Amino acid sequence: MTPPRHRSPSSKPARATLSLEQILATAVTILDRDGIRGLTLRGLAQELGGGLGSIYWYVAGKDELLELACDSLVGAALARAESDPTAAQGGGTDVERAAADVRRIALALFDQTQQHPWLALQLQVQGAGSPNSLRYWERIGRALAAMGLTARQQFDGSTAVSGYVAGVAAQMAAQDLQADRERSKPEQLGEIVEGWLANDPVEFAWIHSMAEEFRTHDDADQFTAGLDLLLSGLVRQATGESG
Amino acid sequence: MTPPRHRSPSSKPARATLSLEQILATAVTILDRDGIRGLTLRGLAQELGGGLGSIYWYVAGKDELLELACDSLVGAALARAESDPTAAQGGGTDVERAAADVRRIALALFDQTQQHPWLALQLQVQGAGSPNSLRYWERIGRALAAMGLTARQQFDGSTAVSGYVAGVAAQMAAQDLQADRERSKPEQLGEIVEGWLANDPVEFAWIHSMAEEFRTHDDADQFTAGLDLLLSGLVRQATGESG
DNA sequence: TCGAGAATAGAACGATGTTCGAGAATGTCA
DNA sequence: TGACATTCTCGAACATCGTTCTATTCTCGA
Repeated sequence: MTPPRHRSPSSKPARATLSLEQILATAVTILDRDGIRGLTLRGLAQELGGGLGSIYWYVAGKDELLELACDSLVGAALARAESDPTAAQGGGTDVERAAADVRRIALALFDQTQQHPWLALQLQVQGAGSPNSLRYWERIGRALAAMGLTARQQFDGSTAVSGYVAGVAAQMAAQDLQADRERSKPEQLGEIVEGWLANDPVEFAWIHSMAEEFRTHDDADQFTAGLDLLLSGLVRQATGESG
Repeated sequence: MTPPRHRSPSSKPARATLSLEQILATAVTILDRDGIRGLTLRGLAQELGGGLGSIYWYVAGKDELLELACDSLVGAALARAESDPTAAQGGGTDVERAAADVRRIALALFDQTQQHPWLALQLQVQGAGSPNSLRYWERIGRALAAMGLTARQQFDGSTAVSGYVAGVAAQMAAQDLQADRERSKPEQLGEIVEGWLANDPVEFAWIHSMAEEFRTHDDADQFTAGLDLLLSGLVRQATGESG
């Protein structure tokens, strides 16, 4: 990865060679391991084997570092959605195909937030300003346009979908984050459920009734179920069915 | 508000009398004005007219302070939803009345995030562990149960709704936050649109086509439109219509 | 060979969250 | 009333972080 460096025979301290890609990759590694708070510029510099000040030559500050790391992962998810084999399938009506497009893109981003627990929250922090976030929004919007929706329906629907994705993903990440890692999935879910059951069983009767449902649930299925609710509403708007 | 205090005639420095409610109220004021980053414990102590260390007697740290402030606002929104005059209306079927319940609660929380721009993001950070967040979730879940949905549908639907609310609210808050205040609403929207139009007009053709739509949009209407998409999907699940 | 720009390095600064112990106010009991 | 414990206040001190600044090293072309 790093270009060959002829180390001087004297005992001068080694000099690191950095690049923006390397910095972002290492930052993502630390973020996945220690979370947003665990990422410090000193820790990053140490992990890179370089000095603290050097990072500022590539990046304006921690905020921009987070933005770029976030944007790179959104871009990767977008590229993965592009090369999805299900993208080539052309069955169904135009509306159904467009809805499947939205579904595929949304799922690709959700998968990325599952692999990087800090990503969803950071997406909310920085908004939709970064280049790949705009591309993501553009692609969802085009699919809604292909469904034949009103301009207003396209606009409202696109923000509804992107808001749902980031919102549910962030919610799940927060839930999974407070659970103890280094533990099996059922154990983690059990921990969280115990926290619920500790509350008043009559005031929180419904939550209590959901305990078993939560123990056997899967984040991806849950996400897809809610997404399909939105999509069915959009499809119905497109096909002009009455309520 | 503060109990009468006989100030000693000598020149001893005045001693402040605090309370948790007062601390939270002042914290919310600062948060509304300066955002989460603008809230510092020193600034809070100064605004309270007290010492820095005193805050730690009432609160374990900044995280808990944020949690409590957040929870108090969720509780206020919930109480407001309870006393909503539309709650007493009993028209329509059971399913329609339950859907209206969900709508009313979701809108109450959304209104609160509009008045406190930092709230939505903080809701995402701390997850659904705080007491009033649980109550909020419980109330949505009960309404979905009243619609006659499956346990799984109740579970998936409740997280879909709560995730949508927090997600869209956080997205809108991030958007409004990066715009310059001290400026009229149309001017702010114009600023944001200009940022979009600065991008490539062919790669981002759809976003360009949404410029006019965005200039004339209203956050509350946009939020309601997406929420109704979700609700219509839930109602259709409850009434057992086929896709 | 030399000089200008690219890139690295780390000390120093200011701000922040948190800890800690001393002290003042308040209430209690003999 | 006086002594004691508890509750509450206060700010110095500490550790850490993001950022700035400047000196230094490396690279490459003239």
